[in-house]
Amino acid sequence: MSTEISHVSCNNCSLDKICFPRGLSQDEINHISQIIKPKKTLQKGDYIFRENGEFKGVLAIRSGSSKVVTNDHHGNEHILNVLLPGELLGFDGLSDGKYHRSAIALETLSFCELPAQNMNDLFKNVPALTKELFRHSSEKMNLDKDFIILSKRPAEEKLAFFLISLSDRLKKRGFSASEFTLSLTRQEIGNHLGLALETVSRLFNRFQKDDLITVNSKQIKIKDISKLRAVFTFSE
Amino acid sequence: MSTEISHVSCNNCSLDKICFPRGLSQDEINHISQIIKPKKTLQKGDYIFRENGEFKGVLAIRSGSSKVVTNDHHGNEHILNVLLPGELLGFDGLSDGKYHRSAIALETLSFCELPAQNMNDLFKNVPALTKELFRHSSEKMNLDKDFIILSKRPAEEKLAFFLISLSDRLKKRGFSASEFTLSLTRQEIGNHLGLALETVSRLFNRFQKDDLITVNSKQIKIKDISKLRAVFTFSE
DNA sequence: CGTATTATTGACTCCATTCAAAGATAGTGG
DNA sequence: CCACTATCTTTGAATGGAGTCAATAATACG
Repeated sequence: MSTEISHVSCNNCSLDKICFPRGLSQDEINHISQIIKPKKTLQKGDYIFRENGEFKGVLAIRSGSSKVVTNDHHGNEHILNVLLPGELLGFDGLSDGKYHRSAIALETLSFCELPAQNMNDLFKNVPALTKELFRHSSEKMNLDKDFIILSKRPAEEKLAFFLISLSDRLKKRGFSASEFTLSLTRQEIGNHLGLALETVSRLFNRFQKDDLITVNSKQIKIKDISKLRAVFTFSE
Repeated sequence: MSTEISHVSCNNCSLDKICFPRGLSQDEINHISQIIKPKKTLQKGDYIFRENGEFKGVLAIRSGSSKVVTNDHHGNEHILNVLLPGELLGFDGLSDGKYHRSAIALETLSFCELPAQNMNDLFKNVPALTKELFRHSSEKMNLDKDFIILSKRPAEEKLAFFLISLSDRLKKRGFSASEFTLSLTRQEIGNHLGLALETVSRLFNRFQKDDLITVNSKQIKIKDISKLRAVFTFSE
């Protein structure tokens, strides 16, 4: 009893349908709950893990959000992803025992850890988890695929996609789909999408004029989500 | 004895260091050799699998090369990848039981298959394979990462990277690193890199004038690989 | 051998970047 | 709590890299 309290229990976590426990039986959830490390809390700007740092395990955001970044050989930072509660990160470390990206808290953040040293045991004893981890990993590849396609599209589609993606994912987590606060600067959004920060600013303006959204610095309100969605769905 | 002959044996396959058997013990290789399906041979243009088609398993190119493509919602084809012998494909199907890309032979091609229906058994009985599959999967993510970074770089870097990547991978497989035949048209190279076919043509020309390569239609000869590598390594 | 596909080359256009300067916001210390 | 400073955002003007259009040339294919 008392030992259980010191652990995060996936059982009473609201993210159980999307996070580690997804697709597992009750027994299996109990099993991994014993292994998943208690959440840690970080402040804005803190690193969850660092590129080239030792692979400690696969992680899950519990609250807050994170940016996943990498440095190219010119020293430029590239924001590869923004992660919301329930989303997993660190799969890239399974290749050779070190992380290939850094993950940085965008605001106060807590997370859970499936430690690397228990991984082999879990593969053996919780086969459903293996399957689910492959599923998560495969889903990530499919998101990257969409992002690669997006990289060839014009600026307005990139930004529309970014907003819609955030909206959809926030909704799935019980947040408002139409009103949210960006935790990235224009600079960071531009970096992520392969745009200049000025282009991001101009597009926010245009979207606002076209009555798609309302922008108040980092506060975004989506006024017409189907029209916004149409920006990247129906443009030539 | 006679049953073994009908199987592909990974034991006498020259790709054993990079393909499915990588990182496995002799026993484990024998085990998976019994399960991996005999290679099939396809002709140029044939599909290895189709987007949205049922996930049959993870595959490995045995000989020849393949392009991996996907269609966006405008019906445009995007070439995501070119695969060489020993490279695995189909991981994207682990997410929900169907492939999310198509794979098409670029010339006469043969391949091996790790069937989906044996996957769960293998996860249980050949734990090292699970680990290796995660490793492959993670490596693919890291390649996608590089490609996403590349997508923000200028045209000359994209093309230089494409040639260097091919050269490196061909070398690893025992082919010439400096002379090879492109199995893609200018159109297809452009599609893959997010460039117009005319841009690809012009750049081949420029690289040739700069004495980096020699181009004869699809025949490429790299004259100065370090200078070519410098195009994407040292450009601002 | 003739036809279709693929590649080259030039001229023009345009989307997004860069440069620049001013304005807004947030964070910090007195 | 306000002043000061750093960071972030907006907006305009000019530039440029790569795309599009178009016409010709080369190659592959039936």
